[in-house]
Amino acid sequence: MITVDMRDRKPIYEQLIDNIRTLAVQGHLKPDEHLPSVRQLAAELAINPNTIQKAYAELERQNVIYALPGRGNFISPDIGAVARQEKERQLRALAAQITLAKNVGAQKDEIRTLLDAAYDDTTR
Amino acid sequence: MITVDMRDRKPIYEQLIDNIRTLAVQGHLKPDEHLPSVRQLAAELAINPNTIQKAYAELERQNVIYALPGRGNFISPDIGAVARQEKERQLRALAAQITLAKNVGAQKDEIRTLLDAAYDDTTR
Amino acid sequence: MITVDMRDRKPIYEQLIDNIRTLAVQGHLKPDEHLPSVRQLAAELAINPNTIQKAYAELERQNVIYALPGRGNFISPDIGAVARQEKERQLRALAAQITLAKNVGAQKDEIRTLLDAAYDDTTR
Amino acid sequence: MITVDMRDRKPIYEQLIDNIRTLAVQGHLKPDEHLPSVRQLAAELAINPNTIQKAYAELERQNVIYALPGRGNFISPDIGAVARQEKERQLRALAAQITLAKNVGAQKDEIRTLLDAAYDDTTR
DNA sequence: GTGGTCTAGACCACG
DNA sequence: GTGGTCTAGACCACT
Repeated sequence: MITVDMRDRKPIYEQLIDNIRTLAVQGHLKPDEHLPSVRQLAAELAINPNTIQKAYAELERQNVIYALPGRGNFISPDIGAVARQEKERQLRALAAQITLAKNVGAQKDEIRTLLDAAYDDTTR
Repeated sequence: MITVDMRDRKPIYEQLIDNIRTLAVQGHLKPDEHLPSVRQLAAELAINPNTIQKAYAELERQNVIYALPGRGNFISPDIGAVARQEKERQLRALAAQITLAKNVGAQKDEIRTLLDAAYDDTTR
Repeated sequence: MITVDMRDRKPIYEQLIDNIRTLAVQGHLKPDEHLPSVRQLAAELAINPNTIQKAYAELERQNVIYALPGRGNFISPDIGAVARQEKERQLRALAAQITLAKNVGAQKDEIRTLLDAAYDDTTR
Repeated sequence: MITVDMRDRKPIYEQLIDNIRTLAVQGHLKPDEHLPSVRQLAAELAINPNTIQKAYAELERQNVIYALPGRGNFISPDIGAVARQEKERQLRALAAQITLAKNVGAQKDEIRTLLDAAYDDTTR
């Protein structure tokens, strides 16, 4: 489900971008699937259509979706490539975060515990 | 050494805050050590004194430093408590980042590899 | 063969216009040859008949085809004149594109290489 | 000089993008040079600031400029890389245009004449 | 004063 | 009805 948090400091259009990109990358939105129209999503989320439009435009630039003027927005058939890029991006961010934690005194064991916890959650 | 990157999108005052807090938490700045004056640091970094002031004010609020009006700014003797908070903060951020990576398909082994790489660097 | 690419950003009616004009200019459609009816072509391409109609109307305006109400659409006997205009049009566009390339540093030799490549392909 | 043509069918923000990119690529705008502010350029060109903003945002995405919030927009120091990409882009467009011209009957000699004319202009 | 975000409302081309 | 562009006007954080 596509949602936004108006209290979040992150701009609404960025929330939308990350939200939809994640849904697409995780396969919850299938290639060539029809997204809600700009106006419809704007109405649902009580947000200005321009903000939706900005998010859709950026998603198109990232090859997550494609737009057919007069017809709508659709999940890109190349979503697999986007998923691979996204995974690399998150792994780089993770490496940076590990360094930050290490620099303030985090022990390797503490991080390993976090890691185990995250992947044990999966087994439910 | 205190530095700022004028090209970075992160606000200068935030760079200063993170920079000084990290130096203090890592022990490169000792409790009660005298920090450069607002004017002096502003001159060194070629930055508006207001920006330095803003950073020092926020650092005082975070108990990283304390100000003695007319005498200057000093590293807090309670820096150890700050260090513990900071470590918790970074670990929470790390847990979140692990979840993000997992959600886009990162395998536990891949993350473990990153972790080993980060802590092998440590054996200096 | 008349085709359209639903994914292309170019409007479908423009694709049709360019497509049919090119076929006619290159001689693949002969003067007075009978074109598919609006309904028939709409059915073949799975496209709204209004879109076909719009393309045919514009082609008639350009003297590429002529319409005999109740009988259908036919390639114009004056297709030769259209071909000459079209050639002039493309040469003007080419001159403009050469200028653009030159302005960003393209060397004359580089362009000559492109030219040779394009016309060597022809000798097949 | 930065200009726009309101009668052109090309969107204003695209005109701005192409205009400024070309000025930068051709070296008329130097690395780290300060561009007109959003509001100032909007006033000069009698255009809404949002439209300028949209153009600047896209130029930043293309690494043509970089923005420092609160300070202004500046030509990227990596403009050389952009220039090389741009040259490749124009050469590809030129190759496509040559094919189009050939397909409507343009002779190699005719194109060679255009080419000579474009590069003889340079010698004045 | 600067860039960045957002709203409200309008117009256009396309299907 | 759809995406795309543009205007007008507002608010925010940063310098």
